[in-house]
Amino acid sequence: MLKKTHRVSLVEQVSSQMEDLIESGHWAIGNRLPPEMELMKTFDVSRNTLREAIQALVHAGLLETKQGSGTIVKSKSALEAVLHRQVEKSNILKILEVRLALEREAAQLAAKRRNEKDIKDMNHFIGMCRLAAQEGDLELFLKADIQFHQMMVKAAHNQMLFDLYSHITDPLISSIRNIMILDKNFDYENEIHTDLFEAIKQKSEHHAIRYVNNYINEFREKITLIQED
Amino acid sequence: MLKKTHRVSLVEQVSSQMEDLIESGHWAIGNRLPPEMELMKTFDVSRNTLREAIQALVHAGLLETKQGSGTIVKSKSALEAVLHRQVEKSNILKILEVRLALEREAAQLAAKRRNEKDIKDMNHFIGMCRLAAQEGDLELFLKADIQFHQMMVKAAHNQMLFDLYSHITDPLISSIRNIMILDKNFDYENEIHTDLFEAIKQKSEHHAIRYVNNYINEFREKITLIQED
DNA sequence: GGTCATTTGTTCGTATGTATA
DNA sequence: GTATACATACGAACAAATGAC
Repeated sequence: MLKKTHRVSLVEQVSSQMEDLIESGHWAIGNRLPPEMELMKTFDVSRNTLREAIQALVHAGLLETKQGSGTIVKSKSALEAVLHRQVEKSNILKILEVRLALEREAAQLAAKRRNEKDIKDMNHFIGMCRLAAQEGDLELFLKADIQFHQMMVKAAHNQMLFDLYSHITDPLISSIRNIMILDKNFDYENEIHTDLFEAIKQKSEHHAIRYVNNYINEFREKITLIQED
Repeated sequence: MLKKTHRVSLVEQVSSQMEDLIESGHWAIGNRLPPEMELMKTFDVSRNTLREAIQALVHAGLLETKQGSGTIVKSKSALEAVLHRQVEKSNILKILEVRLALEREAAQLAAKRRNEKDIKDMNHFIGMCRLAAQEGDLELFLKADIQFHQMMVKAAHNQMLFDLYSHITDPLISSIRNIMILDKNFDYENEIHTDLFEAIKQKSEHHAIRYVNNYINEFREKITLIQED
């Protein structure tokens, strides 16, 4: 008899429905939402209620409204939006430290849990790295390198680790690019993580950790050198 | 001529002001906000505008409204709220993995950056651990142990690392307690991280990492043993 | 148990600013 | 420049839940 669901406010009902539409990709990032008049009919609520729901998602970072233009989808999840803001107001080097922390753990877990599909995916991006290295295409190399790391974290089979890593990495990409470009001694061959890949493939946690530790320390030195400029 | 920054909506202005009041502790967690009529006068906006601002913070997880009763502060920051939700819908063991990832990085950074106050704080909780061990007080021991780890992460001097660690640890405490209680071979002396503390005190990154790796592996074994029950 | 003031929930109406065609 | 569509903001009214007396 007592319906607890009835005690959820209309605004909450509408905003969580909209959140689902965004998270499911039905309203994709960059797309414009239908006008308010239409949404009022869709959700069967008044203008103010609808607006409160929209504003809630705007504040959460999922939507962005522009007066006279419309409402567009800006971000896919609350976690992504929150971390994006957090990254923006923090020191880039400190964020990189967090990213490396997650990466190190991921390498160990990946060596333990990777399946055949993980190996295939990682191998694909290693190949792209090699191709980019041969052609000296830095942009392509960075793109493939980042996706390789992404796949490695995915191979750790820990959703939260993957979410945190992804949402921290995205807003860092331009910074990583700058670090790489400013590196005078940039050596493509040395940057291809073939050994790390092999260690994970052979399920050798020990070698994976050792390799990722070396890689991280090199990266740290690179950062501090650039910071001193 | 026209300042583009001036085009921040009233709702945004009000909600960010309220967010500041919450984050600064002026509106503490659990406290009730002044009624809408009062807040309307405080911020000098209409009811609809105020309510949109409140709903935004409700959706972000900072506030909770109850019809007929009032609005209370539920969480201190958006990051805390979103991580809390994330932790709730995830596997506890997977969350522990993320926590350990952050802890490992923190140990290394703490050995590099700790100052005298950090040492003092950590020493205080190490002392509490010893006291609790002597008296066989498991509750006190866990409390002190968690605070010791918290201080170690703080000594890493990376705000985002600390925030992530804290907000992940809080909802995990009861789980950690259960793990410890279920451990038949629980040995107080062995659980006091004196060696880790000494390594950080001596600024020996190498020893700090080695110790924390051992500690983490032991903790992992403990978890898998219990999981098999 | 009931009444009543308080507080939030929901809706409607109106006016004005702003971007796009 | 005008018309249109949309966003912003305010005010007023009633409904529903809560808590105190």
